[in-house]
Amino acid sequence: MGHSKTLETTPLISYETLLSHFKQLLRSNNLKFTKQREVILYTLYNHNGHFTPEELYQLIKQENPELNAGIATIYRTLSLLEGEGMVTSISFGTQGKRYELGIKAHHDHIICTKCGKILEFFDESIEKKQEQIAKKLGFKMEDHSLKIFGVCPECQKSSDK
Amino acid sequence: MGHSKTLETTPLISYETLLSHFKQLLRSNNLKFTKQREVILYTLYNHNGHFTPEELYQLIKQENPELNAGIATIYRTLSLLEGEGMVTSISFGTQGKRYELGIKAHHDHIICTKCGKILEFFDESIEKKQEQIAKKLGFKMEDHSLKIFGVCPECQKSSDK
DNA sequence: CTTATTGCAAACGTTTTGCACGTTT
DNA sequence: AAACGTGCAAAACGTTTGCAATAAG
Repeated sequence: MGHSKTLETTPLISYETLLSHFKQLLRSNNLKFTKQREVILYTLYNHNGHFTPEELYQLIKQENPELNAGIATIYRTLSLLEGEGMVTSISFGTQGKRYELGIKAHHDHIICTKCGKILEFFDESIEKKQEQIAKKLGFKMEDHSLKIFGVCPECQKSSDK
Repeated sequence: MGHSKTLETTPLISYETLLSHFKQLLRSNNLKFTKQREVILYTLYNHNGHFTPEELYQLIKQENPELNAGIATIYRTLSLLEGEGMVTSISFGTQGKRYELGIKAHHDHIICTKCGKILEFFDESIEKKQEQIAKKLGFKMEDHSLKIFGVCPECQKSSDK
């Protein structure tokens, strides 16, 4: 039976746990633990939301001016994190991808076409259905992405006047 | 109760009907009916599939060498058609959007992450669920997009060896 | 001391734009 | 004739890459 529920601020594992998981990952791939990588992870942990690399870059520049992290590093680290499954991305038309920490439970997105707000939800029955469909078509399912577009309550109100 | 079915080559309305619909749209917006616009519509009608602007550009160049249609026009026309709801787009990470004629019944996509193949499917119960979710969150739903990613049967085979 | 990572700037591929010219109405 | 559309080339955008200098193991 499918219940669908809304996820507001999704509870996370502790930062320590997350960090040591990251370190472990790096170690087992002969990669190095750098200040930049830590700050990127930390920033994603600390700010709930879906960020473009550029936004993340600005945020980090603002909060860690002394670090002087380049945007190339943001891109490289996001790819790394995504490749390791620690971060997930969601892509809108031409304007690039947005990233969020992937340690939450899997969920889908509903996006306001007026203000860009993103809410998250999860629906068991949709998840199940998707797996059935993939199987029926002979696909080995790896991932999926469901986005609903519409106008959020606030924007509906503000367009009344 | 939701049946989910696969759509192979989806039946279309006649080209005449489509064309006159397009002309009407243009007229009512004080836009002009040009050879380029017709050829773009016609090419989308005639070839089933999901095209990047570049692919469409090449295809048109090949089939209508005398027209000398520029890629800027392809972009402009695809935006126009999408804005009017005659064409829909589907976007993958960084590699841009793919467009298809939007006169088919609504459907979703399953995409092979190895070869890029796109299949279409439709599932009633998922559609319904989405509407319920939007309503519950107070959104006025406008659109949605569901993509399943996985490895298609052919690619599963070829990676066996 | 070795190897990976960084910032920078240049390169890249895709999409958009300004403009003079051409076409549709 | 007026207004819109076109091709072209340049610009803009997001993203990736080569490289010499730097930091981690």
